[in-house]
Parts: sequence; structure tokens; C-alpha cells
Amino acid sequence: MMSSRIKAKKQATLAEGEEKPSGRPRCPHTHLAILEATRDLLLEAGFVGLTIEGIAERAGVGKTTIYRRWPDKANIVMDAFFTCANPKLAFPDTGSLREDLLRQMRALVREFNGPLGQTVATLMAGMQSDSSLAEAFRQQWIEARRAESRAVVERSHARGELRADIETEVLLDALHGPLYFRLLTQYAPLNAAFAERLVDLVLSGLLTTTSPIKTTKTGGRK
Amino acid sequence: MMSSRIKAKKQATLAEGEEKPSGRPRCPHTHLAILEATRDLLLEAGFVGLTIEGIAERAGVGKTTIYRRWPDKANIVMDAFFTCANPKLAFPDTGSLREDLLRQMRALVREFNGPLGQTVATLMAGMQSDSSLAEAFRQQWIEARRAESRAVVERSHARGELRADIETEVLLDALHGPLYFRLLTQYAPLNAAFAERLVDLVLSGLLTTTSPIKTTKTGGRK
DNA sequence: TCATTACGATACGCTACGTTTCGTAATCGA
DNA sequence: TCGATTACGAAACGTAGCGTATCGTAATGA
Repeated sequence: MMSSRIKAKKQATLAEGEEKPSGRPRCPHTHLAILEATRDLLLEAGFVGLTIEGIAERAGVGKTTIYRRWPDKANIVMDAFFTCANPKLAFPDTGSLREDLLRQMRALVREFNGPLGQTVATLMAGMQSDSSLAEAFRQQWIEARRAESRAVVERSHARGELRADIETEVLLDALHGPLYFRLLTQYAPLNAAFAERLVDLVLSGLLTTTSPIKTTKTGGRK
Repeated sequence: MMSSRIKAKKQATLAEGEEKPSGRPRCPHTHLAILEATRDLLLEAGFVGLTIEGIAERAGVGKTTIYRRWPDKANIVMDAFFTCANPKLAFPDTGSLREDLLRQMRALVREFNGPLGQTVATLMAGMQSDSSLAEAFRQQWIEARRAESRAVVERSHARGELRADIETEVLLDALHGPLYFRLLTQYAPLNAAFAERLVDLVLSGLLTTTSPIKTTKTGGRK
């Protein structure tokens, strides 16, 4: 995993053909200590409540050391988020689109309800005022999650389970969008029951009639 | 429309049985000037780039005057948003759920693509760190927009156009969630075409078979 | 031993916050 | 017309966090 998206002063990680850096080497514990402190404080105070001085104190390092390694707060947060709290979402293949999606959506809801959910919300807030954070978050989080669901949908397409006119990207938006919406607005509870109802509602009518899986009120779970 | 959700020092607006306030009255232009300056600067710099000093300068008033009337930045922004830029979304009743929703969703997309969209994104970011802003925005913006679509859906339910097992709230999430998602993440274009495809995708399969409106690839728009 | 780099402490200038003080202006009632 | 009262703008204040610079010390390699 990357350690620093933008090299601060000198190289943060050595490239392939690196010179052996003379002088005192960087303390190996420091890096992780900073990222863990960042992750913890992010959960306690959110992105705006997060301060470099706070990270330094919690990690037991000097503020200077942090600025030597990262150019600004957003970059630290990105690294902390993607190194400490990364994906363990399902990549199932049960042969049924509905079942695969249910597993993925339930897993995503579970993550959103844990500490990671708060960080995701915090980062999406940060996106609105930090374009480099926005780009990184889009690529490394949103697109990564989406790719998992996209694979499921495209497998289903390949099986002929899905109506041929269904556009994968719109379907993915219809599935993921409401989860992010509830995460950010807390308009209504974000739980497994919601995920299941959403999947069934969105999927109803999209499957080919020859599909063995029904998605009406009487079909499936319960 | 409300002028100040939390009275700053003294009464901002007089209640019903108000005493005549002795002393110099507040300048009547000032209030609106501040709100308009706030709205403009919000569009230029966003919520985090917005400064009280900046508002004061733009509005041609003293910083003190602003603090006399609002307790903090979030409250000014809320007032500015809800007094200057409010709703003109469609409340159509064509007799067809699909047509009604299309009009509403197109209108919402249009708003999101204008200056109001940036402010909405900005406020949703602010929600993540300001609970009073969150509550106000949920009630006054999200719920207001949602109520418009809810009315359309419930009319459709009453007509028997919609399958009886369809839960209105989940359907509303499936429709609105993706719009907010694209607004916030800019993952993909947020335009009328997307709104139309989303409506058709979500609606397909939800209508009763007796409904005269088809939502398959060959039906409706195009 | 010496050059080189990392480290932490400290201090700095900067910006914006939200508050306080103060002299002035506007309104009302006596 | 005067005094009480309130609003106003200007200025200064203390606080906080940013990101930078300086400096003495520590760790490594040559």
C-alpha cells in the first residue's frame, strides 16, 4: 500500500532504483504510530476536529516529523484511512444476482454502521472542499466498492439473468446511492432490512422472466 | 420565513406580544445584505472558505453586527440558504407516476447543476460536523424535497398504479439517493438523461400489470 | 571522525475565530 | 430638548490551528 501520495520533502518511500539514503534512517515505528493516531482521532473528532498537533501528541512525535512526511492534513487522513481501515466486503458468487447483491449490500451496511462509516462520512464531507481528497476517495474507496458490485452485475448479465437493456452503472447507482444517502443524512436507519428491501425493490422487474429467482413480496427472504 | 433560528443576544425578530424596543432600531437593509453576501460567498468559496469577516466586508457592515444577530457561521448559512434559495421544484399531477417523477427528478437535477447544487453539497458536508445544521437541513431541505415526491408516489398508490407491496420510503430513497450520491461524489454526470434512466430502472417492475404505462426499454421517452 | 539525515522542542508569522471596548448614531418618552 | 436605550462600525484582544524555520541532539554510513 502506498504510504504517501505526494512526497513531502524527500522521498517517503524509496522508488525502485533507490540510492541508499545516507544519514540517520527514519524511525520505523513512527509512520504507523502517526497513522493510527490519525485514525483514532478521526473517529473521535471527525475531519474538522482533527489537528496536526493532536496527532503529534497522540502519536508521541513532534509536529515537525509529521510535516516532513505528509504535505497536509488531507493526505495524512487518506493514508490513515486506506492503510488502517480497508476492505473486507464480500465478493460472492452464488449464481444468483439477488443473493450476491444482498451479501454485498449487507456487508457494506455493516461497515457503514461501524467506525469506518463515520470516517467515510467525514471524508465525503472533506471531498467538498479538497479536490485532491475527492479524487483519491473516488478512486480508492467509491470505485473500489463499486467494482465489487459491478462484477456481480456483469456476471449476471453474462448469465442472461438480467434484462439486456439494463445499464449497469445506473443500477449500481440505484443500489449504492441510497446507502450513502442514509449514511450522510441519517434520514432513516441504515440497516440490513433496508438493504434487503432496497435490493428487492430495485431488482423487481429487472430480471428476465426465465430467471428462477423471484423478487416479489412473496419471494426470497423473510 | 424565519430570520434567525437561535436568537443571538436579544430578540432578532419580535414575538407576538412584543414590547416596543426602545433605542435605535436595527437597520432594515442590513439583514438582507448579510444574507445575500453570505449566499454569494458561499457559492464562490464554499462553506469552509466562508469567513465572517468576508461576509461583513461584502455586506458593508461591521463584523460585530453579524455576531449580534447570529450565533455562528452555520446559522447564518442556514438562513441565507433558506431565505435566498428556496424551492421551485415541480409538484405535477399528470395522472402518471412515471411522468410526475420524471418532471420532479429533472427539476431536482436542474437545481443540483446550478449554484444551489454546490450549496447543497456544501451543507451536506457541514452536516457531518454540525448537528444543529444537520437537523435543520434534514427538516427544511431534504424532507421538503422528499415530501414532494412522496405525494406523487402516494397518489399513485391511491390510484392502484403501484404494486401494493412497494414501500414508499424505500422507493423515495432509490430515486433521490443516487442524485445526492452523484452530486456529492461527482462520480458520473448528473443530468436529465441519468434521471430518466434511473426513474425507468427503478420503476420497472413496480407498476401493476394493468397500468397503461410501460417502463421497458421500448416504452416512454426516447 | 565526519558528513548526512531524522528527530523533537521551540518559536514564528499567518489567518480566522468569537469577544470586548468605545465613540457615534438613531429612536423614544418625558 | 434632553436623557435613556439600543444599534452601529472600528479597533483591539485572546485563542486556536496552520505550516515554516531554527537549533541542538541522535543515529547511521563512509
